[in-house]
Amino acid sequence: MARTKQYNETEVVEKAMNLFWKNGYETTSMQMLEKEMGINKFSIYSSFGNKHGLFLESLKLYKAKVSNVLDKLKKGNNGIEDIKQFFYDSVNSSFKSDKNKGCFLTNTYNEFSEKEDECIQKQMNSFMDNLKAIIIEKLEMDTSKNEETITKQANYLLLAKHGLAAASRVNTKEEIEDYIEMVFKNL
Amino acid sequence: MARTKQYNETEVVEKAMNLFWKNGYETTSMQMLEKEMGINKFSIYSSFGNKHGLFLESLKLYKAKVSNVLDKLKKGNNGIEDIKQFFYDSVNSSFKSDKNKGCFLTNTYNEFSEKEDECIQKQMNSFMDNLKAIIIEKLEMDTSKNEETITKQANYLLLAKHGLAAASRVNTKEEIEDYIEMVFKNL
DNA sequence: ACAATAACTAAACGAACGTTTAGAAAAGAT
DNA sequence: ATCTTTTCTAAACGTTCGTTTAGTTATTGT
Repeated sequence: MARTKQYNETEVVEKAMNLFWKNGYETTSMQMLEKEMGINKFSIYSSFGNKHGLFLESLKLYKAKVSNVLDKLKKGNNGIEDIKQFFYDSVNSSFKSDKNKGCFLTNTYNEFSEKEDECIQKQMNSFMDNLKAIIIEKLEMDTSKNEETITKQANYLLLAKHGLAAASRVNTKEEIEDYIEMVFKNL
Repeated sequence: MARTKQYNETEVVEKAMNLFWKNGYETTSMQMLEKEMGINKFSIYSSFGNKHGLFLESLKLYKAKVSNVLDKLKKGNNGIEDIKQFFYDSVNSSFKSDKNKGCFLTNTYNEFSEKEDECIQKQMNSFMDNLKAIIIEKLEMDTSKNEETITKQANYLLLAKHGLAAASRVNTKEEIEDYIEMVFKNL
């Protein structure tokens, strides 16, 4: 037939994801993406349609990457202790890479909170709702708690997780671990 | 001499501040500022130099506006209870305006955390350092606490405040008040 | 070997960005 | 009333943005 692609799509999406993760959507330009992904603008457009499509693909990849730590939480049988471990796992997977970039999903949530982007809002909400459901599930393992307490604690933990992700961009690992310990002290 | 200005500089800065507050620095264009401030680009440039100068002026105005709630915290004599009230005051002054825009300083802190802008970094750090010092001062009112506990609790409260500001952009007032109650439950 | 087809390169597109500038309008001083 | 000085209007500046397109290169099936 014809010539074959000289790049692996999943590989270049990963590079794009890291750039979006570090800089956000608006600040990341096609020029930067070209350089980072190592392929031409034409190739980006033919593979992903446009910048927005590439961003959605990056989000999808990120979700896939964090799904294992989320699965671990889902499978746990130790209630609150599982949630605490999930907090630690989230932070550690963020710190694995060279620079503090926080959580890609939370960064996106913040950047797009005032914009009207249905695709991205939907991706965000589905993830958050899923996380909330899992957290409630874990909290319900302690059968002594009533429904109101569980709702309150779930909301608290979701906000704490959100704040943790936002703060992990600018704070040290020690400060963040102290924070996690304090968060769960109150439960 | 000559013609007089047809606008009040403080008034137009306030309008600019609200726009920056809502949209962030990059997303707010000169065209939007023109419209919102009700004056021409020429007037903006002659009064504030450039977009960056106008942003700094907006930050300064915001700091002045929150200084009274910060002063209230500084003057308090009830230790942790003052800090808790400060959290409530911060949230309520954010919710006074029509839409959840969070804390302008925290939004800026997040947007500029990966950029290299000495002026803005300096403004941010001075504010954060000041807040941390005040919080430590309040915590020290409980003389039974040792230094290590105070440091840990201060870091915890700073992150909690940061997270609160970030979350207040997307969460309801009820969720946020539940969050504050939980943060201070065991301190 | 050759034709067909897809992937690549690089230049250009219009639009929007922050910023500047030339000229018209207006108000105080003489 | 006129001159001077400053504000204001509006058009244009050079860049950069995301996106497209014409033309070249390479690879596969026959």
